[in-house]
Amino acid sequence: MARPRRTLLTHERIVAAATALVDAEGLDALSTRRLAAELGVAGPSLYHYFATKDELLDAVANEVVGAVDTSMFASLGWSAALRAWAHSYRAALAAHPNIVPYLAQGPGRRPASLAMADVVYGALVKAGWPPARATHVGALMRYFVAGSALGSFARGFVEDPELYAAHYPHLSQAHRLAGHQRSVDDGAFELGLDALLAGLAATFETLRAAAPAR
Amino acid sequence: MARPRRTLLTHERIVAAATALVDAEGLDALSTRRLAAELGVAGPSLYHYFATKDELLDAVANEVVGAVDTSMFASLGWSAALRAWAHSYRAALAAHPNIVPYLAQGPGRRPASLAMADVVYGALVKAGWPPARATHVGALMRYFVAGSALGSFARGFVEDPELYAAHYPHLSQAHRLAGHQRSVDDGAFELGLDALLAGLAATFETLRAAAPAR
DNA sequence: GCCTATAATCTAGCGCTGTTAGTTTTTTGA
DNA sequence: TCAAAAAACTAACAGCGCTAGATTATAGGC
Repeated sequence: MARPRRTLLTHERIVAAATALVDAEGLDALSTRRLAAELGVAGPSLYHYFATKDELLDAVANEVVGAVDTSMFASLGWSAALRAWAHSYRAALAAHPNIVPYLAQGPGRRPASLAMADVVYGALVKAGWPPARATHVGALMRYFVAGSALGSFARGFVEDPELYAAHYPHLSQAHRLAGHQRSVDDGAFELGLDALLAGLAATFETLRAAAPAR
Repeated sequence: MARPRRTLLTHERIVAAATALVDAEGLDALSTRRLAAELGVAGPSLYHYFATKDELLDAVANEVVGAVDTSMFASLGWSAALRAWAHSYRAALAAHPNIVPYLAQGPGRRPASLAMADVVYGALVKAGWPPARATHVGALMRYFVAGSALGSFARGFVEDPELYAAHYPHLSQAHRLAGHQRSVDDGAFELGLDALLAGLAATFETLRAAAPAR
């Protein structure tokens, strides 16, 4: 049982199995031995394909980010494109919530993150945003989307009303949040996105008025 | 060397040492044995004060969130209060960036998070926001602040221009970001906060016009 | 058609981790 | 004064990421 007649592993198979395991049981469940077992293989065999566990996690994160659609920047105005992109971005993260904490710690050197940043930045500059401001807009959108995908706001609340009544005078209805987690998170995201884009549109107009056209 | 004449540990001392260790060397450096050594004690002694490592981390996170100032909600209008609170909130997280990934995964049952949510929600409702919307506003602010504190946007970029020129046409100047990490992150936060608050003010007016006063 | 080099897996094992069990000694309270 | 509780200890377990070295199948050159 040393070298098999047909190769047992590929990068793709490992990344797919790792993604499935993290999705199903969380980041902590992903150990090299456990993942290897899932693939019908001994633990250290994975090191033939990835130098470290982090490198493997980066590959998983890269695939997740790679699923974000950025094609709208070619056809829509910057504001509409930003809105559609934010939705796609959030959906991609929400599809794999358990790797978000890992992924969100920095765009890192992940090619998919860099490619995304490139498209967004390029489109904003082309639309007339000053380069420095375009960088800020890209960053702030990432803050908002990553923050919203990171942890449900509503999830923290527990169904026991007694717990809140005593110490938190205004949170008397908070136990209801536990049952509406999804709609609270969605509503907050939509409200925030609307506000953000409306505010950016106003900023953009001010900028254009101050230093018109090119 | 069994029970000492004077108690060696307290909750406070442990939390303080854990915070210092995480701040100085990162989340991964915090192991029970390492922390215990720092306190001049054997590893398992910590379990007299905290049932699990997560409980200890929650205590650290709770202290960090407890440092956020919410007093402005008593004196300022909702918009100005939200702005000042966001700054305090971000500063509190930025002071301990290494626990942010842990902290951000949900408000959890941490008393400090619940107290903060209580004040914000109460102030917004009192200012005239409909309760459901007030919840959304609190959530979206958390998304933005946590997202901005989670990982520097600029940190991911590397100082080697060659790396970008080839594959990312618009990122040719991206290597400059590495040198201006702080100002990029600050600029993005301020721009986003301005946009968010301007947008929310417009939403608020619309809401008041539709269902005026009370 | 063999022989060598390389590729893909294995087993064994290191030092670390969070945590439990059970022991020891000191202090506290009746 | 004696028992109970408190606060530390040591020893140990299973699992972790990862390395080293052995093993065996395939591929390429003559």
